Amino acid sequence: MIVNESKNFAVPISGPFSLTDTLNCGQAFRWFNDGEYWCGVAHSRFLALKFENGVLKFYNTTKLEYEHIWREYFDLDRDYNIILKTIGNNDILREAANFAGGIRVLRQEPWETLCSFIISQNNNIPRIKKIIGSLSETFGKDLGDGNFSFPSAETLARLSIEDLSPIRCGFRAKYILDAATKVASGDIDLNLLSSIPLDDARKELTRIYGVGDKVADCTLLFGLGHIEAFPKDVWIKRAMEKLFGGILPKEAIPYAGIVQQYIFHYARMTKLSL
DNA sequence: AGCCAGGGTCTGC
DNA sequence: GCAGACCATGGC
Repeated sequence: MIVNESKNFAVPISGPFSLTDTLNCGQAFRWFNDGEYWCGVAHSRFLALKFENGVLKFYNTTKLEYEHIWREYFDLDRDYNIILKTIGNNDILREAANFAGGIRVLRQEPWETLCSFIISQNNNIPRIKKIIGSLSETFGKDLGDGNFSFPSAETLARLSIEDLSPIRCGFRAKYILDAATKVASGDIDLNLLSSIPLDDARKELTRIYGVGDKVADCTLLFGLGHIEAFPKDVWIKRAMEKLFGGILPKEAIPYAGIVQQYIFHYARMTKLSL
């Protein structure tokens, strides 16, 4: 991977922060570590990152792009210290946060998030990454540096099931096409969903064939800024039952989505002997 | 070989 | 409303 060392912008981070956990905790699927940098494509741009000595360094970008794109993408304006302090009143949440408190819940592009979590269903993370990479290389825009953007809804809406067969996404192909059609036509306006109540936004997303509550909530949490969304996958269901008897502690409710991510990562890393 | 993976739909009670 | 079959694919 070609990283332009001279073109960079650095930002100090206060409080717990882990680039590895943030990019590797199953909320985003296009990031990888090349041994020196964290690399990935978002917003049709190749970005490389490093975190050392409390400073987050962005390569292949500018201060202007940082201000307009990456600052929001990495959720750097939110005070996570307050969240960690609040949930720390609960012993179990504090333990989960000791494990996963370096995670930032990303704010990814809505269409990419929706499409990615459609692909995630009944699937495992390595294969989700593989399919999304293949989808991007096959139908995304060539950025000229060996990287590809995530294909737009408009691009995918023009395809057929057979066109999608090379990416090996199985039964999910028809779901992708229905989502692409509804988004590209304007039938569903993703950006609008960030500003309406969670329940209304979820109802709108589940109009898409193949999108249920879990995929909708992942889209709302990781792509549309609804940090009160609480996606329930198999890991979370088991962990919630074991840790809290199925009921989220009240301290966590305002930031349910962020806490969900802590619990997810904690459960997976410790395997929780479920 | 069989089970599972950041699920959802459809059918039958 | 809820249980169960079924859906493609690949790693273990």
